[in-house]
Formats: sequence, C-alpha cells, structure tokens
Amino acid sequence: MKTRPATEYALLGALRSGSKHGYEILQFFEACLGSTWYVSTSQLYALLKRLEGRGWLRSFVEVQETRPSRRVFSLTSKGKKAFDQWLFSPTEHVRDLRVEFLAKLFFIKDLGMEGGQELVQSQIGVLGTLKESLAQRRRQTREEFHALMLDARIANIASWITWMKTKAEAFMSDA
Amino acid sequence: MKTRPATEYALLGALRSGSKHGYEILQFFEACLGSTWYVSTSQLYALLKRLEGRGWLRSFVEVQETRPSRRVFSLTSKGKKAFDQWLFSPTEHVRDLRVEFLAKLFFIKDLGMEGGQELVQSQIGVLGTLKESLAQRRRQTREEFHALMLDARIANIASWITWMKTKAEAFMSDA
DNA sequence: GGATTCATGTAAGAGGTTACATGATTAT
DNA sequence: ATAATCATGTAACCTCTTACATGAATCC
Repeated sequence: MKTRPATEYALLGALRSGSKHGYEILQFFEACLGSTWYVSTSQLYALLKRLEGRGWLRSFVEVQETRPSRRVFSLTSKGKKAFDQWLFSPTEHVRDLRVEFLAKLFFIKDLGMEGGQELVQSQIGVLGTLKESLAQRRRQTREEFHALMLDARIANIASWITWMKTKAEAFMSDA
Repeated sequence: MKTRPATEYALLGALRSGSKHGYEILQFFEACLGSTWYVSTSQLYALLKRLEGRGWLRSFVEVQETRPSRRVFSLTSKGKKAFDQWLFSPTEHVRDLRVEFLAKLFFIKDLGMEGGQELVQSQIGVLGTLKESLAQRRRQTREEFHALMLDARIANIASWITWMKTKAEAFMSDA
C-alpha cells in the first residue's frame, strides 16, 4: 500500500474539531503548527479539492454580505476514519518524526483524545527495532564509510528515543 | 542565491577522478554511495544533460564494436570549480547532513583531498551556532508544543555534533 | 533458452514551490 | 492614502519517481 502525503492528514486534523473554510484552516495552521509545518495557500486549496474528490471531505458555499463568499469544509465519516487511523500509527521513517509525528502529538492533545501515551510507546518500539537492526549491520560491516553512515543513523535514532522518553511522554501525560 | 540540488554535485564528484559514461557513474554510485544515496537512471541521464547545458560537463560519443556506443562525460574547469566550492562548504540545514554532508566526506577521502578536518570543524561551528540560537528560543518560549519541537531539534543537533567529534573526525584523520 | 549485463533514454505523474490575479473591506 | 485582512484560486515550473522501450552480448 502506498501512503498518502502527510499534509493531507494535517488538513483533516484541522477539521477534526469542526468545519472550517480554507482561509480559516490556513490561520489554524499558522497559529498551531506554524513553527513546524508550512502549507502554502495554493497547495491548501488543491488538497482540499483532492480530499473532497476522494470523499473524505464535503463542502458548501457560504455567502456573506460584506465579505467574499467562502467554501466551508467538514469531515465525512470516511475522512474521520482515515484521520484517526493515521493519528495513532507511529511513523515508519525517522525523517518523518520531526514534522509528522510531532503533529500527531499536537492533534491528540489539542483534540483531547486518549491514546497519546500508547502512540509514544509504539513509536519507541518502532525506533528500538530499527536501531537494533542497524546496530547489527554495523557490527557486520568492515567498510569504513558504511560504518560512518550507520553510526550517524544509530546516534540519531538514540537521540529520538531519549526525547520520546523524556519529553514526549511528559507532554502527553500532563493535562 | 539559490542552491542547486545536491545530486548534481554528486555527479560532478563521480567525474572528479576522471571521465565516465552514464552507466559507469551509476555503478560508481551504487558501489560507493549506494547505502546513502540513490539516483535513478532516468534522473541520472536528465541531470547529465542539464549539467552539460550549463557548461559544467562536456561529452563525446564513444563508438564500440560489440557493445552499444556510449557518451563519455568529463568535468570542465567551471564544473570542477563548482564542485570544489560545494565540497568544502558545510551544509546549512540539518536535514542535509545525512546524505549530502556524508557524501562530501566520502569524496574528500576518495579523492585524497586536503581540508577534510577543516570541513568537519566548520560544520561543527555551523551546528553549534544553530543549536545556540534554538536554545535561546527555547528559553523564551512558554508554549508547550513549541518547546517540545525545539527540544527535539536541539537534541538532534547535539547528537550530530557528538558524531562529528567522535566519528567524522576519526574518519577524516586516518589514511 | 532465459536471465543478466551493457547502455541509453522517453513519458507520465506525484507532490510541491513561487509568482500572479482578483477585489472588497477595514484598520492606521 | 495605503497597508493589511479577508478569501479564493490559476499557471508555470522544479525535482524526482515509476513505468516503459530498445537491443545486442554474454553468462548459466
């Protein structure tokens, strides 16, 4: 199965707490995830269209008197399901931790959902397994450059595991 | 100024030690950087064309008797200059360390060039400065999620700095 | 006889970016 | 007056990916 781009799920997340129009989603992003995740306006509107076409969103036009009319989006049950499934899955790749995994933590907390601790635990599990398999390759390699690369990846994963155990757990545990 | 994609420089690097044809570059990549850096054949040929158009490469067709003819590429002086300039510059972004910076170390060693120690030192400098500025932002923020994100980035940079000082320096110092 | 190696490419598409276009309203 | 806010989009482009196309030679 091919995974969908994470930005799609972030949009679903913005709508998880209630319907919003495009511009409002943009503001939500900037305010809440702005330091981590940037979405350009053109991409936003393109993604909203795509997600509606897939049946994860529905929308209607809201006409306003003094302001330009706007299209209000809300999650369908399919969209809600897709989002929740994404939300509680650990990321496969280390490179996705910084943006995608952090956003998951944000959404879980923001929406007041249960299961944050479990997500952190299962992400730790994934990282631990990966680290072990890299460590094994590391022990077997005689090639200097390959070893250098593996050392970097292993150290990087170790630092993420430490962060998970010290910071992410604390973030998810306090009200 | 806008930076060129790193893959371009990797191709220049493959030619730095002498001219090669496309297929040969591909093999070089797979053998030497295969664990870190993957380049697809279609991208390779597209990039070679682009680099020649820019005047960083030149090429001629070598006709063979029993094998299909092939196009042999070599660096121009402009290309050599561009490569060397890239080679000894630290990467700006942390995300480029794993692929791009590692490749620089590989090339410096592979080509037997001087200045590897200095590159590692200046990369450490860049990371140290970045870490300091993030640490300062960290001290000022009251926002929990923002703090969580900064903690992750800071820890990540710290792990890279440690790796630089323990592994990368050692890699560059031994013959 | 069938897979792998040698050797080069094209075409389509995914996912993203920047720049551009529009036009009213409200705040300074 | 002019800048920012509200609100939506299109068009062009960039990088890279996957799939497809070709065709002889050599290894098993």
